Amino acid sequence: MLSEAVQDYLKSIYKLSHASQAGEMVTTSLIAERMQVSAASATNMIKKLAELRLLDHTPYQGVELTPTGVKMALEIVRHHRLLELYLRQSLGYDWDQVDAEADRLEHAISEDFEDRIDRALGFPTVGAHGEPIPSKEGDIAVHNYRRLADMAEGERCWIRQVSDRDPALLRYLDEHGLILGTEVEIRERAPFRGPLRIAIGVDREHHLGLEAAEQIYVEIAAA
Amino acid sequence: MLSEAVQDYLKSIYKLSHASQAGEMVTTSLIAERMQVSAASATNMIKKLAELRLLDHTPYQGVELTPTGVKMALEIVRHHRLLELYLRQSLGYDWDQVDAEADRLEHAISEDFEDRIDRALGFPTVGAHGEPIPSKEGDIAVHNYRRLADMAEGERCWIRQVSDRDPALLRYLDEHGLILGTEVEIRERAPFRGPLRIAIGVDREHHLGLEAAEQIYVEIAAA
DNA sequence: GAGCGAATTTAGCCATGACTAAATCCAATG
DNA sequence: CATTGGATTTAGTCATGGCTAAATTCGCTC
Ligand SMILES: [Mn+2]
Ligand SMILES: [Mn+2]
Ligand SMILES: [Mn+2]
Ligand SMILES: [Mn+2]
Repeated sequence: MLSEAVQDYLKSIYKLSHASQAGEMVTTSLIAERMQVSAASATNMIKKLAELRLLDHTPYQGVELTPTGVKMALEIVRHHRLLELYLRQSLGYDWDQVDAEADRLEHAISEDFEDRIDRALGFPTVGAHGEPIPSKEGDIAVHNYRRLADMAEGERCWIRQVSDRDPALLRYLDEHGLILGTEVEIRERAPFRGPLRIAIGVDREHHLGLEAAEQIYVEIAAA
Repeated sequence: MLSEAVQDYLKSIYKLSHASQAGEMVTTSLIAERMQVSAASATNMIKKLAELRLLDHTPYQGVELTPTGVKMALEIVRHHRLLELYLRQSLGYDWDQVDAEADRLEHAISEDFEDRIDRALGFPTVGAHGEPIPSKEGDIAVHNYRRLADMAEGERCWIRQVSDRDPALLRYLDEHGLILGTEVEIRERAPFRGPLRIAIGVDREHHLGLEAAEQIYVEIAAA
């Protein structure tokens, strides 16, 4: 069994590798920042993970998960996303509260527990914030969503996924009706990285900062 | 926050102190055996817990939880028993499977999670094996049950609580209908610590070993 | 009251995963 | 191509919670 710390590093590295460009290596400092530890601590753990053959480490360059490492990471991601959804659906959590709880539970549940909540949820493929849920076999769907922040004036789209990193942002989005499935139209893009004026659903309008819009992933509505 | 190890020691010491005679101290070797560690490791932890004012340690004699220690122990016990019940009621676990899962989850859930499953279960006062569930304030009911093993021939009783220590025993009891609420009559006590011949419910009879009967707690039916 | 044996504690060690401070590397700049 | 500053690694330390082996204590028996 992998320790809780190892599991959390793998999960973070997996996510970082998918946030960066394909082929790019994940750097020590990125890992350290994400894990909230010093760079020296990150280096320590990287050496251990390399020893365990969970990643390849090119000193001074960065790391890349091995197939085994990816598999282990996806196992944790699956636990996390199933748990988030379960907390939301079965225990009435708000979507900004589920991440913290799942971050701890993901290491504590058994495979049996995983299977039971999977069944209770009807074998979902998408999580509480729209992220794909890896299958038990380690496959994960690739969604080609675009960032709301990158949409052009006049375009319409549906919100399909939202970053779960910041609870405050999630509450803010919730208050303004910016939830999964909501239709959004870009009315106006202010210059100098200014806010987007958007139509939310049928009759709401909002000026949304670019910072927030970068955390929202959308599917473009057929023109 | 107390570490997982500290929490588990407190829980074990609490249970051991209630299994022994009132006023008796809990010994190092008992703790070591229950925690599956060496006696030296137990001594180490005892010194740390004494330092934390969670118990009083009389060297070479034993330990006794302080009021704070009891409070902390009951907090974990509450988590454990609520979780066991929730796993059983909401996720369909068998009663021999819940203990292991709860042993890990009990350290990972938040107070919010605790409150939510408490509500979902209708604020139960009795756990999956009949144990009293401590209140959020740290009160716990005292049940004056007797061991089935100590009943006399001819006496009738209801099964009210069962030890959750041994999953195999729980499966065995389940197979023979020896579950919570079942009425049992002692037909015959074999000599030399031999088995009890008992009537289970209306029309079942069984020869139950004393070892098993010692793990079953009953309420005597009015004669 | 001496001695014995079991329980307990002490001493010393190890793995894990943090940290700070110092050394080292490397890419960019002049 | 030498310099330099930021990123990375190394070195050394600490806390936690295990372990074994050795020393110590205590209750019991002779
Ligand atoms: Mn985590
Ligand atoms: Mn799993
Ligand atoms: Mn536990
Ligand atoms: Mn609690």
